[in-house]
Amino acid sequence: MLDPKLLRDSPDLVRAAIAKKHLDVDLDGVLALDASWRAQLQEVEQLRGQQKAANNAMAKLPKGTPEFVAKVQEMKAVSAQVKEREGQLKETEEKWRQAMLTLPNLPHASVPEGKTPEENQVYATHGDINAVSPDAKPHWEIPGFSRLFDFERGAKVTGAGFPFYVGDGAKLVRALLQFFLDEDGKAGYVEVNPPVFVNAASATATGQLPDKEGQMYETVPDKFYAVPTAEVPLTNFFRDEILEESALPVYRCAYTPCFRREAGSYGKDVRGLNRLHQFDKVELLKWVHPSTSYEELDKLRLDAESLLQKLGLPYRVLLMCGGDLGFAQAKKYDLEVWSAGQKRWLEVSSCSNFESFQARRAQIRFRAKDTGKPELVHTLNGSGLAIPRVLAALLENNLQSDGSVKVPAVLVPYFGKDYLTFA
RNA sequence: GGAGAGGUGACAGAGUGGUCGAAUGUGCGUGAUUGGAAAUCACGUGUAUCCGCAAGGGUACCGGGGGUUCGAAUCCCCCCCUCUCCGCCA
Repeated sequence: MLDPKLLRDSPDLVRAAIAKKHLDVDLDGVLALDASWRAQLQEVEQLRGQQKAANNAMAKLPKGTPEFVAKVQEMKAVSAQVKEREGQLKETEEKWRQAMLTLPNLPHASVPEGKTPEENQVYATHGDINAVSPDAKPHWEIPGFSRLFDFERGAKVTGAGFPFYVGDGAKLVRALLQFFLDEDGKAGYVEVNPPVFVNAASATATGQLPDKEGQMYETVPDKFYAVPTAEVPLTNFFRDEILEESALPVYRCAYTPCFRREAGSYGKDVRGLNRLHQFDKVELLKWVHPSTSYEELDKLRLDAESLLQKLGLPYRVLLMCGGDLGFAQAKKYDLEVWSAGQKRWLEVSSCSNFESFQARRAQIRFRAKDTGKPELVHTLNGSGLAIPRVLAALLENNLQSDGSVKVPAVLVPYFGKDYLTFA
């Protein structure tokens, strides 16, 4: 959510932001609602003031005196009026709130112009994509793949997109998770093991609701949502809290399985490990002082990048253009790993600065030392990293001529041997 | 799941229809006292929102929502959470 004051004082800034993100939002409608909400609020407050003054006077009168009775009669009318106007105000306020939720976050000045994913800027490329085997094949075509990554039985037991990981497959997942968590820990992120179901208030605070309601799995009869990313429970950890300024920045990381319905995304790009309904991911999260958030974004991205570097995987960094930025983000980098068999880039991390956008919805603040007043923190998050696509790249890029897969040196202590075999 | 108790400011804890945004204590801040400290004393110490250039003023908030009433922290209804006991169980 945006600062309502910003909207009032500089509607043109918001208008420009909407244009840069290529969104279609009725800004004038929001402004009109804002004006009428404020007018109604003043009216109601004036009436309530009247009521309050009368109450104070009546408290001093002996009950049952003619004066008292007259006053009661008089205030009945005001009371009825308050009730009516209050009802209207509430209605307007709800409309206003809903309208405010349709306003996107402002993109940072450094975000490039552009509408489509093709216009994202290639910010950096690491590693040589030609150095990996030209004979590599898509991971699902590797002989024996389905023994370690059993989609068929997963589909039987649950549904499409819920594979079993078996033997060396399961072991490699565990090795990656533990490696990521250990590395993130060394980088200063405190490990958290959060709930994997959240309530509606949490999903709203991070922006999954109302926009992406159909993308989450819901439970019955308790209305919980299976987390689509650890970002949701993690960000909400400090919801409605005021932190000490000296506590900032806070770095946290968490592994959770992630659940996504991916409604409407069937078609290409969904083969093998590319897109699943349940997958494992380690998420990095930061709560920082507003003055440092862009510096922190760069550090966050580098933390995620270093994981790919240590695994020896070629990757590139994209700086997202305005049109591909996302509703809540002010600036975002995507990390894409090279998948030698599919000959394409796969997104494995998305590092974003939300500035105060999430913090305002979630009411996460800190007490500023100089003024003693609460201010909104800035929140950032990024994957560090999503497992299945890293796995896909590893299987494809490190495939040996004998059909085994060479395990990166950093993973050997976790995996226990140098090669993964499909036998 | 059943029975009971309870949710008040940073914390503890009063308050059972009106003068209560809320006693008191602790904590915290500023000052006095001291060579310095402790102790003591004085004053101050919530959040949000609206109006206003500002000074300042208004309104709301006692777990959440609804209701009764001229008036609700206080009464009624629903929900959430915590604690104790019982049951069940990894």
